[in-house]
Amino acid sequence: MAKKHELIKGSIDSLLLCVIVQQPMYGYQIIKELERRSQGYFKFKEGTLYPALHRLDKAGLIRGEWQTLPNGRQRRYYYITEKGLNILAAKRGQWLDFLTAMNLIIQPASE
Amino acid sequence: MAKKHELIKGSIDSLLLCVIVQQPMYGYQIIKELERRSQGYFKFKEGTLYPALHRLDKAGLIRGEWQTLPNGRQRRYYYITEKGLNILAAKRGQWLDFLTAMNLIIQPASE
DNA sequence: CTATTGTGCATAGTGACACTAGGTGTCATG
DNA sequence: CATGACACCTAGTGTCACTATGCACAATAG
Repeated sequence: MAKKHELIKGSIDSLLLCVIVQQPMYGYQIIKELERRSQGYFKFKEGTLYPALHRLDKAGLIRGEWQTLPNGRQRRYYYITEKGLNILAAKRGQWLDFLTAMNLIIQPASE
Repeated sequence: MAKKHELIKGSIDSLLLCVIVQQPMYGYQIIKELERRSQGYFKFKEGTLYPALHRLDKAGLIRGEWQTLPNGRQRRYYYITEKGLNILAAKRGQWLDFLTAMNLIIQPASE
């Protein structure tokens, strides 16, 4: 039960690219940003986010760079790549297609 | 590659309930109906559909009944149950919530 | 001074689930 | 007689989000 979020599968990549494309971000910040912008709907845990970031990094869609803060701490900022931009555009299109198809089926028969 | 359909995960149950609620259907027909109504977007294979139907049946959301055609062939028609109706309503709500959240993130920053 | 909470990164294990690939059998068409 | 449509089914596989856990440091609370 309580598996309301099965829909999310397959959308995380797009979500991550969407926030990183606006400005480079580090993991923890991404979680907060997604929660903020979705008005609390998306609350990813680290165990979900970091593997996803690594996957995108490995795929060449984003690039992670360690940065040292003035206090000596380390953060890993992720930047979107050219390839990532292309994929993001494609994913936006896929999302629209999917959305359209879903709405054709799921909307209550309104006749 | 060619995994454009990762988004579909978690939506199949809703799709099946959506078509069965309008009229009882059998598996093969459901595939065709979903393809027709989505204008070709959803093309489920039997290996995807039948396990999903069995799952919904087991969960009590639909009920399958064998019917014998005049020519002696057998079809299994699925009917939605009371429980299925409730779940369908809930799933429609979840879909709207998800849709809203996704759009908040994914739409191009249009300011 | 210690405990908790927040920040920040990471991995291992699990379970759900759609997909591929295959199997059975009938019927109509070429 | 072979192909494709019809109609059902299952086993195996891979992906992926989630839970749980760990490390490390800072700030605040008690």
